[in-house]
Amino acid sequence: VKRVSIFDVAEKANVSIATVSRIVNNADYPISVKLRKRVQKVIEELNYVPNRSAQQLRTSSSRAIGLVVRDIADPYFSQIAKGVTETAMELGHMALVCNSERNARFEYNYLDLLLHQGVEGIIIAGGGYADGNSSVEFQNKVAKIRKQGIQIIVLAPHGTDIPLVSVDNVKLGEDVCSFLIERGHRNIAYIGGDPNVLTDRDRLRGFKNALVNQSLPYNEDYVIPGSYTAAVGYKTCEALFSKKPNISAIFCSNDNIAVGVLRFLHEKGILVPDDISIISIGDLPDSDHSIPPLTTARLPLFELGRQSVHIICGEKMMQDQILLLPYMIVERKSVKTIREPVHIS
Amino acid sequence: VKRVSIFDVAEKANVSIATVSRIVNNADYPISVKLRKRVQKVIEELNYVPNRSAQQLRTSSSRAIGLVVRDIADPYFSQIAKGVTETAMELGHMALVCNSERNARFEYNYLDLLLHQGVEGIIIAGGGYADGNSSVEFQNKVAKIRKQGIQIIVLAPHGTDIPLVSVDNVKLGEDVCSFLIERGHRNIAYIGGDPNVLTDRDRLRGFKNALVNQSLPYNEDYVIPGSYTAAVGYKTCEALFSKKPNISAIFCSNDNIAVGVLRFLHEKGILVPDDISIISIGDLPDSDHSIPPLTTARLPLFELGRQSVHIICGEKMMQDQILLLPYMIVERKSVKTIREPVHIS
DNA sequence: TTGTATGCGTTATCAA
DNA sequence: TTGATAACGCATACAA
Repeated sequence: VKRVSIFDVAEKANVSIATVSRIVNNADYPISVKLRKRVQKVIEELNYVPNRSAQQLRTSSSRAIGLVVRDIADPYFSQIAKGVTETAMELGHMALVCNSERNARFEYNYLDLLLHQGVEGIIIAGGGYADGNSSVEFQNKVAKIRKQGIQIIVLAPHGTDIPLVSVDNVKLGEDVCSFLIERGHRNIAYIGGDPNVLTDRDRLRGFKNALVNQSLPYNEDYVIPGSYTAAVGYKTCEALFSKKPNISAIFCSNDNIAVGVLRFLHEKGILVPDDISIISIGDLPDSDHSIPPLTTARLPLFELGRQSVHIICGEKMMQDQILLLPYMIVERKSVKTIREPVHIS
Repeated sequence: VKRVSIFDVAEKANVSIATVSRIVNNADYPISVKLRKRVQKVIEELNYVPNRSAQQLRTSSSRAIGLVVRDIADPYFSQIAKGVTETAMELGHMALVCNSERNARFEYNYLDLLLHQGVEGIIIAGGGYADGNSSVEFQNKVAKIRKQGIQIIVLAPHGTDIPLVSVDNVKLGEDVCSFLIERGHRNIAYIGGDPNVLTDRDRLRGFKNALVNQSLPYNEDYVIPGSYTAAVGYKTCEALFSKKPNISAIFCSNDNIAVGVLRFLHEKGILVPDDISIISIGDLPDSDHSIPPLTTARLPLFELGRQSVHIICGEKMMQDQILLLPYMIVERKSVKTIREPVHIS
């Protein structure tokens, strides 16, 4: 099955390939109407489709951008992927999506792969790890890629000067915690994600800040790390309750965790929000359908992806290598307002 | 920023480009060890990465495959995407993912785009529509693409002879309904997805089959179409209950719908499974964390994506243009076994 | 308004 | 073992 090339079209239409090229590319070149018609007809008949590789080679523009996510099946990342893929298409680009399976090693490999594909930019959705070892390797790789003139944007902090499009996670943690405090909660537990991921550290820092700002007790016993899944959220909540905590609310570091927490509490017959209030971060697509509907901070996930693509495609400039997008707390039914603050026994 | 080419390497290493090419491609070509070492060192130093476009042009193999999904943020599709992207990488290919936003028009456009990208195959995740109009246009486009020698695989029926990797939806509908019947349920409602999508028609047909096979009543009043989202599932359930139905169970055509149904019932104080049993199809990642955990048929979503990629990459043959994968019903807590069958009033 | 010819970076064929 | 060179399909500078 030999593919039809621009020569075939030119021959059959009795014109030069230059003319054909001008016509398919809609170049603002003066071409007589009837010639254009004739050539277009031949293109139709022959089912001619320009060869992308040749075009790319000639123009050295791949019109492709890479996206590296940790787990495309996690709504957090799939929401980002949606923003990236849709916007890329809109701007005439293709998105190559890579799933690292939360494996740092794979993430590096994908970076090389993407580089080899000649993408014009790479968006890395996952946040950086705190352990210095992997982060050095990561930074070297990134530096090397950027030196080749291809852009890299991260969607969560990596502790370096890589261009960042994200949300202020420290402030976010603070705001979410303050939301609880304002509603009368004084004894609040924190169920976190991977404590080794910078994003989670920031959120926890914010949580702590809000507490000390209000001179409220920060009880380390009630701060439990875990990971960003419902299954672990369930387990972590179990661990928390094994301590018989004196709390009126739990701050979950993301919605997945909250889902697990909600299930645990339900099974134990603990009512939300009557007995315990739950708040989290994310506002994933199904979070308004949980039982009860979750009060959570809506992350601009789609927009994060969208803006990054705009930047890579040169439609938007970035100042100071950093762009922080706004978020908002969506109040639903999982947080109760307490009139009389509960005191530690 | 000029990219370094094979010439730069050849020059600096004092060899011909042919030699460099052989070395980077690991061709089983006899090359003296020290020469290979020297060249590899230069490659390192120069950060040389072969130009994909040139390689593709020369070898006319894009090593790219396209994936068209309706909504990458829907766990159904993101699960498939996971199977596709991971497997593609494994087999040395890139996955180009396109999000059609459930718009048939966009779906066609993406097909063209993918064709233009020179992909080696296209996987279309969404099922076909029953309305003849769009389906004719779709079939023409597909035929045209296949004529160019590029493979297309659909992951849900389209009512035509396009290679299909899927699940037997009629049998699935039957099995799920039978599961309920075996547990004593006699009056069962069906809350469907888009009735215009072939997949949903098949499931409904299976539902009906199971009922008539057991000489049970098929009550059209209790069969309500909707769409594959939690929000619509909620609404549809509301519509169902406005009829004060005499039922002991609801068959939801997918997990998203079930999530909405669960929330509606919870709000109305109707207990699951004590008052009403719920079963559905999908077993999406969070379905074991719903309240109560959902009894549902596990679709081999990841595997659907995985197998399709294997076929496209020529690692696996397909017989009769159709490959049906197994599923299984995962029993959790949303279905109650009724000892004494309920009778219609 | 149209055509000719060059080069993009590779791989692969042939020659040395 | 290694090197020279043609061809892949296209866009474009230049010529007509």
